[in-house]
Amino acid sequence: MEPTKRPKRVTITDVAARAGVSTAAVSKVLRNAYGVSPAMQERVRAAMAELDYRPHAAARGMRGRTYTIGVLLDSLRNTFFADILDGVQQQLRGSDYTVLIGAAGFGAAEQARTVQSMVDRQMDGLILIAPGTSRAEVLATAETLPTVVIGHHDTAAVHDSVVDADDQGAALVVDHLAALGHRRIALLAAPGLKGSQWKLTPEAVLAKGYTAAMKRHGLAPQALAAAYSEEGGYEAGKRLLGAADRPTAIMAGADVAALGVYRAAAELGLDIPGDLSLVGYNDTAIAALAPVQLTSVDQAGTTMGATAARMLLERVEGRRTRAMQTAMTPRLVVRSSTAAPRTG
Amino acid sequence: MEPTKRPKRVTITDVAARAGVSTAAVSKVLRNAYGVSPAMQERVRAAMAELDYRPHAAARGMRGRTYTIGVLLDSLRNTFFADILDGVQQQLRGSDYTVLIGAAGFGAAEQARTVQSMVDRQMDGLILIAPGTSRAEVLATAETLPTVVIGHHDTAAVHDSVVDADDQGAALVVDHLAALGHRRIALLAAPGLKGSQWKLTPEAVLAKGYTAAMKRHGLAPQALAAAYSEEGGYEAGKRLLGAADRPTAIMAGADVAALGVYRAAAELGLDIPGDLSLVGYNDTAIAALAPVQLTSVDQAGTTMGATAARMLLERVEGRRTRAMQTAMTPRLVVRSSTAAPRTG
DNA sequence: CCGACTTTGTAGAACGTTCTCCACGATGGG
DNA sequence: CCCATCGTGGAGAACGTTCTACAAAGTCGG
Repeated sequence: MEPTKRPKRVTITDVAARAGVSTAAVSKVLRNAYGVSPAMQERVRAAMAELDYRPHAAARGMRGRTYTIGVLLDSLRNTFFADILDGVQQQLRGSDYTVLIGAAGFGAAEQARTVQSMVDRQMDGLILIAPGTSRAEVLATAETLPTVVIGHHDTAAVHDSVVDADDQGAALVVDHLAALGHRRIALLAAPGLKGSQWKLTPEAVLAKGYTAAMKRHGLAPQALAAAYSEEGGYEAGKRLLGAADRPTAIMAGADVAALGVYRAAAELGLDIPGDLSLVGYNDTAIAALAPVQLTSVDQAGTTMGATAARMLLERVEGRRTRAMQTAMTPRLVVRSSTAAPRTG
Repeated sequence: MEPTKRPKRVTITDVAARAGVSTAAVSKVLRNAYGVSPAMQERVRAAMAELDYRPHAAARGMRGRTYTIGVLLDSLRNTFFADILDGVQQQLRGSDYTVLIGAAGFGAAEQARTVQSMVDRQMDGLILIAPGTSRAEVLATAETLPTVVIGHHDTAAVHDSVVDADDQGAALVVDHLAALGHRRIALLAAPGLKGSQWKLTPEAVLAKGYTAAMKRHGLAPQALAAAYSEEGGYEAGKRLLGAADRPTAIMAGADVAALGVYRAAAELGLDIPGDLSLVGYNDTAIAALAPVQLTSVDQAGTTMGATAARMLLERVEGRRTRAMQTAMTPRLVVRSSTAAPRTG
């Protein structure tokens, strides 16, 4: 049935024979474990080079490490994840670890399935970017292997966390818009995950910060749920901007949603930033594009990714056992999608 | 050293004991192989459900399949890949296969390393999206496991291919621009991969189609190399638009590069489409965004991905042994970045 | 020069599957 | 009835590593 006549792999046994040592010795060299003389080291390494030996990851997975890090994300379309990934890769460059990405979509079930399959493949550690699976499932996973959660502010003794101070980010935006003279500032944030038990999702923290900042300015908060996609932003934008008392400024929890609002505004003949100021979040590459020029909040995605990878390695290699949290400080990037409202 | 006290996994042996059969029998049920009575099927399935058994992928990899498909791509930033991935996932939904993505960056060495690590992990099949590794390396990989190459038009007996008819795509663009009255139409395409032995990269085919179409219209072709990134497009755009005899229309081989040209034009005070018509390629989601509205060429990425996945599965499951090529027909999507040149 | 300890290397049992035989009983043609 | 055939199930050897013992040889203090 299987048509491929695979040429036999070079195994640790071949290397051992070539170097005239035992397989155990080769294994030690491979893992640079204790108990090998420099002389033997060299002989074995030479043999490996000559035979072009490559360790068989699946076989390794049966006993020890697979030297694989799994990253879970929902969709490749959110380019913020590319920033995070860059950081992860950068941190892992030069190490023996390979990063494999699972793009699981937005469904909780699909995400759980993907995480499970990473566990089944004996990955050494996981980075979960704003996972949509239930908190209980994540905790169970983290119990079995080192895990870093990016995004959710809920902490746990069993996994590490890397977050952005989203409440500060929201405050930066509200302050900026209020300073420009806006009074009716609306927020578009992702709907909560039903029954997922996460209390402090990025969007929840963002909303909290937004509400607090609005109150501080003596303004009435107006929040609306919107999926973090172009379509989600469009629909929410249509609703907000079609109403009688429409806001003069809208802040979205993701750049891509902000661009959906842009489309809604364009359809209604509203000029940006003349009739409507628009702010995104994440400062993805799209926000900086020449025709876009969207004011946004920089979350330092690359740094987040690098930090997550560093923390994960500490755990994988057993250099740390206590859980740890890291928070990034956001930064406002003002571009030409925000201005003073027309009716000062 | 390793602090985690992992709760022991449920293995095939546990299931066998529970069902009162041999491990061999359980294995057969698992792979729904020949030689099991419906009665035993059911008993075993019940036992698996009761124990919440999950097959250990690493162990499977030692003998048979891992039920894992690897996808190689260079960067998550190119959202065209998200389209392809959607197609792949969609096709594989419901099957037992998991998709894992390797984002290897643009370096040939890094890409080769990533492909190797996929092979080492005993993946069942690979989808390589416009690989930057040498043709020889890809052929060697394809010799060991089923492989589908997306993008490059070079065919081989050893791997399948899915391509877009890029020459037709180029012709569509040139025809469109020529019909609008443009005479000086420049092409920005990725530089060739040095020493990679690929003769028919997407950009090469695109360039060929462009040149042929220009000649057909009696126009002088003008092609310039540009990396498929915002920065690459910007630099090439600066060069082209700063010259005395600047083109009135520019076609880029990727949307993201077109947006770099956009920035260059904006800096030079050129209006789009008034002073310059701009066309991208791939029709990524970015091109359709309200503030962008870039004319582009739709390559049906989702269909490409689905096709690639389907072809790969045929190979993995041994239903086909002969190599196969599939070509998609491109479609022009006209938006507001193209118009007649000012000086008719 | 003796025991204790360290260093270096090896033997061989796991790990959780798959898969190739092989055994057994039932069937059926001659 | 006997012998081939078929359908169902099991024993047990791989697969390529890691890792726990342990052996052998060397070192050192008394």
